[in-house]
Amino acid sequence: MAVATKRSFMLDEQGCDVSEWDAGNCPVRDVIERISGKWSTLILEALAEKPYRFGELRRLVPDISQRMLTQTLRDLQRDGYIDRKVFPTKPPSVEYSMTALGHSLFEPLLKVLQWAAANHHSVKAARARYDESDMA
Amino acid sequence: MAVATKRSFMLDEQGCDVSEWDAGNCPVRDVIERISGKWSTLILEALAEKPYRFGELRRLVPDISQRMLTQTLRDLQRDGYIDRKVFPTKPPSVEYSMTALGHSLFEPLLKVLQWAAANHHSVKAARARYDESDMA
DNA sequence: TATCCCTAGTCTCTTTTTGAGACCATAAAT
DNA sequence: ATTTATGGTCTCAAAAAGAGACTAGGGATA
Repeated sequence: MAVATKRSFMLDEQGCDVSEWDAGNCPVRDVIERISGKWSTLILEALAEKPYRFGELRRLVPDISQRMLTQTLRDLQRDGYIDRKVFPTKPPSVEYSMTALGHSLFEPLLKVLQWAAANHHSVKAARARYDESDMA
Repeated sequence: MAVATKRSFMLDEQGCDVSEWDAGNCPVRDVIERISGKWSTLILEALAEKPYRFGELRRLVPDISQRMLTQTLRDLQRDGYIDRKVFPTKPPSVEYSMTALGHSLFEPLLKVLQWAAANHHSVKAARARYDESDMA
């Protein structure tokens, strides 16, 4: 990485200047706070593959509550990452699919997920070290 | 992206098989849940630039509470992303710095932050569309 | 000298968020 | 007649986060 010369070192001028990191005026925070929930990446990871229906997602992520699944899907839809289509069957079924914006976000996001998969052992090791030291 | 043929389509076999997404056995979730907090990326972004002391970080992220700053720093330290060094001055000062593992994580993470900076307008637009439609 | 501020936190109290589970209508299958 | 499935909403309890007081010891200020 290049040497940092100014505060907002790695983001362009639209980015988040460290000296003005208040919630309101930071675009990065505005975007990140939505996708950094406990469930968001999980849902995005699923829908990046193919569209799913509500119940399918629920079964895919067994330990999410219906309440949080609903809310997470709403939030992701509101920010434009996923689409919600209702089919007027009886009972009506609902299909969630990833938008172009969602796929575009998922590209860099996938890199992080891959990093997580590749470096899980290092993190576990660090955790074990921490817990066995007197820091714990 | 290549066509997905199996469930854990984009992660290697150490990754997170969608059919076994329970919290316990998914390495990706284990790693992601830590760095996906409201404050984690903010702190990582700061420390990626250079080491900072507790009070400096607090001033950098004005709306974090001391309580959450302490906790976030502890979590990041436990997972091996940052180092905590105490200087026995009076009063003692504490410096937080990013480890090699932290920098390695920050590389893909930066891509996401850059995406956020670049696409903030699209997200805002999507939000406005959603809020003005009858979905809200 | 009395007061205040600085350091990096912790402790308590309140508010917000999340989780668990019941409940909804409708229609088909058992 | 009861169960199953659809995609949710509603309520209540539990967990997490936010606000602010408090700590100690030394330096600066009044």
